[in-house]
Amino acid sequence: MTTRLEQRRQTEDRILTAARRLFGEQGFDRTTIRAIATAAGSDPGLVMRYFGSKEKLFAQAAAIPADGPIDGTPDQIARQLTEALTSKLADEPTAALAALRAMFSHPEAADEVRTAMAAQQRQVAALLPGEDAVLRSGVIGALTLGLVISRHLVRLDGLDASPEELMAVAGPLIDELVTGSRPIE
Amino acid sequence: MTTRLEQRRQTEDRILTAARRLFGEQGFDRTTIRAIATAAGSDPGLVMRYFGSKEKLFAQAAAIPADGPIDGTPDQIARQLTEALTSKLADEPTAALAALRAMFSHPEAADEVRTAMAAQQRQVAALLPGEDAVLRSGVIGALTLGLVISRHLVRLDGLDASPEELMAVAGPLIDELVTGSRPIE
DNA sequence: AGTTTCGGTCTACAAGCGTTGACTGAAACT
DNA sequence: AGTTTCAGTCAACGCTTGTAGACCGAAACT
Repeated sequence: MTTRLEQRRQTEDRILTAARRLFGEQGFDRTTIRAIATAAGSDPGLVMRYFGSKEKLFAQAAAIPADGPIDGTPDQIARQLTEALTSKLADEPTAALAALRAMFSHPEAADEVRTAMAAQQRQVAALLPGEDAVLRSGVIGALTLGLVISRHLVRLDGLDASPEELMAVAGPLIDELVTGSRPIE
Repeated sequence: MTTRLEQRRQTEDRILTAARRLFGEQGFDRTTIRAIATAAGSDPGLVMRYFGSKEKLFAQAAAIPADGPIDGTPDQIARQLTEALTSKLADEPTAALAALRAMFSHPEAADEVRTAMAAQQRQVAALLPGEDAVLRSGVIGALTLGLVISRHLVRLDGLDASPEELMAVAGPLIDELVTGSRPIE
């Protein structure tokens, strides 16, 4: 037996799940309210009534969960960054993927991603030694973005290895960016 | 005095330039034939007659110019990759930017980019030492993609430095990926 | 000079979109 | 039992889009 409140939550949940998947697969513009409703076994009118507009539905579906705070010595920072990146390479965070894919054609999604990344970059930059801390934390962000996009969105050749294999190559790069050390010639 | 052939070429050129700019700024779906025509001081019907369809116009506007071949010793490879990346960070290659922005919502554009990158990755992987050459060349691709996207498309914080400053940080990473050396502890 | 070609403009159409509002039936309340 | 609420359905709207085709006028040819 299902109460009305349960029913409503279940339907909202099915819609949100379908929206995340479709936004993540096709981006904002190519995903239609009609397609979301169909995928959720529901109806376009209902989607509108529950979420107000396509824009608001997207905002709810593509909210990026914040990473934990970054803190400690450079060594600890490097480990935290590595762990965060590993988990992003491991599973496919559908909400973040929707935001990532949409950011290139949807300015609001771009703001969402930029804000989420800027927060982490500021934390890191404040703790790093050296004059070019801001620049280095920016490159860390670019490397992170590049790896996640290349693996999940573009499916670049050679990036389909296990997260551990990937991090065996990318981990030292992060260490180097954090500590500012130079590679052996 | 302008002959008809000149006139036609000029018009086609204005359309193509406007198309590149708009596709690069807004992506494929949000750029309309009407907007391109207006920006080029022309007419939607003409755009269709000259280029056949929006799809074909995009294919012409977003064709990625191939990089030069990569060859030589690991040291030489690193230098060639660094130079290629520097130039991509310096100016804004509007055609490639259009393809890059569109690739996230337009599967054909994604193929275009993936193909262009795979070609370079294969060249690099074949010349690198070590078992994980394919993986390392993939990470080089991801780093390149991440830097270009972060700078030109996302405008990430801290990435608005000069290409030289950026490469002072990113260059050693490429060296490390190419040579397989480990950073100093 | 007369005819053909063709660059350019304008109008129209069919399809797909987000969104709205009326309607139905069953659960929830009094 | 009677009334209210609300999840779900359906049909329609206004708008924008890519695209097609008719039309005009000047350059190019004979």
